[in-house]
Amino acid sequence: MSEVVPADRLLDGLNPQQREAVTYRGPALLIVAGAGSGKTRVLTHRIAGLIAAHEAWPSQILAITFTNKAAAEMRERAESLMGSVAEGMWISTFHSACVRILRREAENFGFTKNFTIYDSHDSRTLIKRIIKAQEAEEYGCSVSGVAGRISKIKNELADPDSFARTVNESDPNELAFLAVFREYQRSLQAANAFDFDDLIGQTVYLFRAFPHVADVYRKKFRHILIDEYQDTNHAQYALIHELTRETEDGLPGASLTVVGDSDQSIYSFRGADIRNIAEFERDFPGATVILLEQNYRSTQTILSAANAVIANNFDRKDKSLWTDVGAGEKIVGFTGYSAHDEAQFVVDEIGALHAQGMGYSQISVFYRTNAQTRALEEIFIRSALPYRLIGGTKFYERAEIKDALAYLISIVNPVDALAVRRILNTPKRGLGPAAEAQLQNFAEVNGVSVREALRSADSLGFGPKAVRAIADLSSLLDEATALADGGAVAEVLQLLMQKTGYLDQLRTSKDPQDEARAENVDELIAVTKEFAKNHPEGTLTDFLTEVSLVAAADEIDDVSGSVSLMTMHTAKGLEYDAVFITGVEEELLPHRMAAMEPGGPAEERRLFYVGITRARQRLFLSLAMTRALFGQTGSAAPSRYLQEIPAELIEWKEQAGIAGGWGDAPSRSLGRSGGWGDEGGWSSLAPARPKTEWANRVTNQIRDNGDLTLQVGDRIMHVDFGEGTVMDVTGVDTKRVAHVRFDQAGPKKLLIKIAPIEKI
DNA sequence: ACCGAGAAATTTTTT
DNA sequence: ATTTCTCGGT
Repeated sequence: MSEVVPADRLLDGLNPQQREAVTYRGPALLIVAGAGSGKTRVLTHRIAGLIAAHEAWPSQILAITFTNKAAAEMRERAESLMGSVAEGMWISTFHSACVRILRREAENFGFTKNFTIYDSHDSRTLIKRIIKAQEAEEYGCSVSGVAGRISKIKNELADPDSFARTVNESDPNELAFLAVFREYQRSLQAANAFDFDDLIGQTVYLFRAFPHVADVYRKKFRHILIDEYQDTNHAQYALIHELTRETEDGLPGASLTVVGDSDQSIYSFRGADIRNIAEFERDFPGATVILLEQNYRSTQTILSAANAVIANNFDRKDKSLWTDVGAGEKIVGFTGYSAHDEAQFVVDEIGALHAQGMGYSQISVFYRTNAQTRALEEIFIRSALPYRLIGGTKFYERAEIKDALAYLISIVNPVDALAVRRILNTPKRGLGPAAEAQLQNFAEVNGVSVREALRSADSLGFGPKAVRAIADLSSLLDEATALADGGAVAEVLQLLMQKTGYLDQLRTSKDPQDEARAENVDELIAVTKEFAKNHPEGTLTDFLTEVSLVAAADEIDDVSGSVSLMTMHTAKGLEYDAVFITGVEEELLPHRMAAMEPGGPAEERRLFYVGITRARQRLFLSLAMTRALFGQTGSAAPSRYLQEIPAELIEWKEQAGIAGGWGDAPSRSLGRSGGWGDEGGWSSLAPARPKTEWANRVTNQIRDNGDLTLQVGDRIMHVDFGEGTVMDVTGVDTKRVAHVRFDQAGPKKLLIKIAPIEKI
């Protein structure tokens, strides 16, 4: 750990605006921080300055970041500035901070401290059941529609009662929705559970309903700092207001510092309100605004492209990033025939960058939708490039992990009906829908939890087999509960996974996927052990909280030596030496769903802007002429945003490394004034070349060349690349990689086991 | 109660 | 294209 920085050196290396942002003192400060302008540095130095000057104790600091990773990073940086005193500070996401408060205060309003956190998946499961039970499909209630609507309502801090007052009573669809919403909220309360939106909303409710509780936190947090303020929604905004209010006994409100950039507001779909930042000065009288416009991240070329793009959003405050590091290299553009073609370009360029000495972990590939990962992954795997998917189908969303977690939840929060019902027949123990309904009914009639109902199995008229199964489950849960009292998270999970036979069932299953599922459960057990090591005092509830709140970006691990693949949303707040933005096409960026919404195209443009400004040295923009959607291949047109980048900043390579290609046709360059335009699309380009010549014919057969041995000098034939000579073989076992120089397509690296190759 | 086959729906972005 | 849902047979 580096040395503690003395207080009088905290301003070293900061520019005048940054210094002002670090040293300004007042009730409210808005730092308008352009991309890459060193805002994290400013925030940590500001905190360190407060503490060094004894203006605040660490425990009086509340810093809110967008992801847990950002929180961890900020904590680390703060510790390097001021040492271990940083430990007492609250640095976390909105959600984590609210959970911490709610666990302490839950008893005040009908919850217990072991409440469950329902993620969006859990919410949907619950909503689906309610819709079915109330037969609300007839009234236009779809699961996704209801879920989205409830989330929106909660983000506006309404509850079923206040919402009911706005409902048109003569509209049966509205009433059906209201009934579902009411039942959903009732179920959450009965299950001692909060959904993601409740974590914020109920904290606000708690503060408003119990001022003396709010005062505890108002007195505790004297300095509140919020990052990514442009992406706060109304509930978060209200929470900030509650926390910075004057206390009952007249202590003035805490000082508030917010950092944000309206050009990077990309979460309006989940209620983020750009007005929060636009109207900050009006909301917090006496506020000061400081602008950070000098960029320390990117080359001038990248910044010029970013500025040119974002300038097309008309209702923004004019702001222009600049740097003094020089122009750097041109942006590279590429148009592939298919998504696989595009992926091959990405892989080839990454290979070249790596050969020049750039580490894989300094390279990232962005896309608009998670569905785009398929083609990228296929080509990455074939090329044996180390990569990591960030986000997407997350570990904690896998069914087997949810099953295992449901067991743990049933231990700490036995009234959580969703969890108990999930484990009731997992693994299969002969308790199907009928048994479930009977237990549910018994629980409701007698006013007990489903967990309690399990204890009365023999009085419910089940057959002897079912009674036996229920009694076994019930006593196992009791045994695990007793063990959990000691806090042994890993032991509890292991006990449950073994005694239920869940792991054994997965291991002996004939479904080949179950092997991977068993490994995932083992991985979860490893996670619990790791957790116990890091948190010796950690309870089962602490563990469950942690896994409920992991964000996609939290998975990034800089030392892994892998290329990171992620959506542009996930990329917010990150930076890489080289960035690839893929799928820069109409219908995808802007996405077709956003193109029609008011403000949609502008938000998509901000998203593109966020993507561009993640790049330090090199930026690559790519697209494909055809792309599969729903398994159907359709044609795609270049994104309107591409044409907003001055043509001289981009060097286009339509088709890389294919023999007989357009290498000799630079006039077809797809710049702003290039080969497409008003008459539009690809019609003039696509027929120019027969499809068969493109390197996109990816076979979907799973190859297994496991026993194929190659030696330097061998000649091979590849399905896409034709003939080539093996130049080198590296790696061992299933990870053997052939370095091949293809006669036509140039040098490639191939994973021998699965590459579509044959020795000739 | 369980399992398989066929049908239907799905993909915007996320704490 | 893949995953989830539904239905009918065992």
